Formats: sequence, structure tokens, C-alpha cells
Amino acid sequence: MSSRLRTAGPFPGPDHDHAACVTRGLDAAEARCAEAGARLTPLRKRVLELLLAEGHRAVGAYDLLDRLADTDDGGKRPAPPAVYRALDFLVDQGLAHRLASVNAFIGCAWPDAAHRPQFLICRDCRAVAELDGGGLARNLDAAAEAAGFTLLDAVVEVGGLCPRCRPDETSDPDAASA
Amino acid sequence: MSSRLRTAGPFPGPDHDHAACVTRGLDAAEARCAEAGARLTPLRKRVLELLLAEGHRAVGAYDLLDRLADTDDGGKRPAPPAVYRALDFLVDQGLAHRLASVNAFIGCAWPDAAHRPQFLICRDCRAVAELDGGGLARNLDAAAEAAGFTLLDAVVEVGGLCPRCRPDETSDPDAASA
DNA sequence: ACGGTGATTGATACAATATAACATTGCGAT
DNA sequence: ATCGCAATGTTATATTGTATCAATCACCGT
Ligand SMILES: [Zn+2]
Ligand SMILES: [Zn+2]
Ligand SMILES: [Zn+2]
Ligand SMILES: [Zn+2]
Repeated sequence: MSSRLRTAGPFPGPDHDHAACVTRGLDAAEARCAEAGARLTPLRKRVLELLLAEGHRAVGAYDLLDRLADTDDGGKRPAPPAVYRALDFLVDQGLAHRLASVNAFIGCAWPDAAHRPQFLICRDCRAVAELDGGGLARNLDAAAEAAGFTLLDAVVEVGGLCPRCRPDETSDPDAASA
Repeated sequence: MSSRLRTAGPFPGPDHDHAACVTRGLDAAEARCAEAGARLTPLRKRVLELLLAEGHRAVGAYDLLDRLADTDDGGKRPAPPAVYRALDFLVDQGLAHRLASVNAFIGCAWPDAAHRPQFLICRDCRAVAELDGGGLARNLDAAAEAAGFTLLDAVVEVGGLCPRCRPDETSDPDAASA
């Protein structure tokens, strides 16, 4: 029975209301930037939009450049620094995350709250589940403290196979819970 | 006085017997490869040696190429694939680790036992402390299981400032838990 | 020893990711 | 208007990592 609930888990199914995810992310971005006195410029917003539009999958910086060209009138593709600077901004604001283990980025799934994210990243399809790493983060804090180490960033990324890509899918391929 | 105990922590001080670390790593490599039926060829051994010689600091693949040239008679620098293949081998055998967050590698500090490593990585000096991530790893296992995710690799890397690089070095670093 | 076989290394070229450096633009404050 | 500053554009380059195929080496059975 639990298998039918799969879409309720950290990996949203293809049927979930993803437009709501995008809207929520963009709204949160506006709010957070207003609060922080930062400027969510058109370029930055468009990059965030593209990240979110990817649907909980990791996106590379150069893929973003291609998409920017596609969605731009005239198809002008910006140069790499443009997108990297936008990504830096979004990551700084906590609106996107960098996935170091795959050299890619993802729009934040929980942009409202401060959080210490950790990620499950599918090797096959690049699907990403963003979990809250509360307990684990405290564990890391303690380890760093014990080592006399000043923690600045924690990278917790688990590579593997998501529910839809792992082979023992056979008995129940209807993951869509439909 | 307590500051003198700092070297006992996960970050070994410059005064520790590092030659023993190197010897231990190389011996463990021989043993493990013999047991696994793998071949610790001269190139692989030399790469491991260079990794270990770095003294618990992260080393980039191209730095290794430079060092290979330096330590080679005639100064012949191998091509990138040579060192990447050696690194792949060492990582597969658990004799070295890849540090995804800094695109670098490090010789394993505990090459004898199977382990689920996690790392503290200094942004200033690239010093690396390798911790055993036992409890944290079980935490990740549980999270992956709950998400219907097949875990293949866990990347746990904490960036920050090591005891010797952090600024508040002066007053009283009680970290040593004297 | 001999030749077959697969693993390892060499060598060339290239792909993918990311940044340095400087010019230009937009926009509000003086 | 113009100064100052943040953001973006532009060009070039740095850094990290692979694909591909040729040559060589270790090992095994004969
Ligand atoms: Zn969604
Ligand atoms: Zn998948
Ligand atoms: Zn040592
Ligand atoms: Zn340091």
C-alpha cells in the first residue's frame, strides 16, 4: 500500500500541481528580495523562472543559457557570466541551490523558510528531492564545533535512483497513483 | 595551553608524524588491492603517494599532473586521462575520496576500515578533516528509504574555516575540551 | 618460450564548467 | 547634469573532465 503513496513523498509525481510550485517560488522570491533590500531584476527573475520550470530537476548553467536563448525574442543567448551572476544572486538569497555533486542548480522547493537543505539526486533522470536536514544539520554543527571548525556551508547530496527510475518498479509502475 | 591539544582533533597539526600517515596509507593500499585482486600499478601508487604527501589537504587533478611531472625523471607530464583514471581506480577501491564541493581529491585517512566518510574542508587552506559519518549515514539511509530512493553515493562536505585559519584563534579556543 | 586476451597506459583532441577583466547601461542622489 | 553604484554586456580565458583510438603490459593456458 505504501507504494501508492509515493507521490506524496519528497519526489513529487508528474501529476502534481507544478504551476503552483513555480508561482510559489516566484512570489517568495519577490517577498524575500523586498525584505532584504535586494533587487529581483528581470534577468534574475527569468533565471529563477527557468529553474523552477524545470520541475524539480537539476539544471546546468549552460542549459539555462540555451533556454534563455529560446525564450528570448530574437534568440539572443547571453554570455556565461550573465547566468552565473544571476545564479550567484539566487543562491545567496536562498532562492536556488547549487548541487556540487552534479555541477548544476535547482530552484528552492521551500523558499519561504530558512532551512538547511539536503538533496536526493537521481543519477538517471536528474530528479531532485529537497529535504529538510534539521537533525542531520545539528549533527554536522556538533562535529564541526568539536573539531574547532567554523562551519560556513554544508553540502549534503545523496546520489542514487529515484522511485521512478529504480528497477524494482515492475510490480507497480503506476506511480502516478491515478 | 589548551590550544596545544588542538592537534589531537580531526585536523592533525603540522607537527604530527605524517610520514606514518603516508606509510600507513600505502601499506593499506597494497593490502586492500591484494585482497580485492586489483593491481596497484606504479602510476596508481605514485598518484596515491602524491595525494597522501599533500598532508591532509585537497589536491586538484591538474596539480597532481604537475607534481607527477616534477617527480618524474625527465619531467614528462602525463596527459589528463592518466591521472583521472588512476584517481577513479583509487576512489573505487576506497583509497582516495573525491571532494565534489571543491573539485578535488584526497587520500583516505582511514584506509583500513569500510566507512562512510564526511569531510570538513577549509576554504582558506584546503585542509581536510575526514570524519566517520556513521550516525549521519544511517540518517541518510533512512531518509532515502522513506523517499523510495536507492542510495548509491552520499556526499557530505562541510565548508568553513579550520582551527588554524579561523580568526578568533587568539583568545581561547576551548574546542580541545581539555 | 609463445601467442592470445584483457587491463592498463599513452596520446590527441575535445567537451563542459566557470571566471577574469573591462566596457556599457540604467537609475537614483547630489 | 553628473556622480556613484549596481547590474549587465562583451570578450577572452581558465579550470575541470572525457571520448577515442593506438600502443603496451601482465597474465594465462598451451
Ligand atoms: Zn512542483
Ligand atoms: Zn530518476
Ligand atoms: Zn598525516
Ligand atoms: Zn585552514
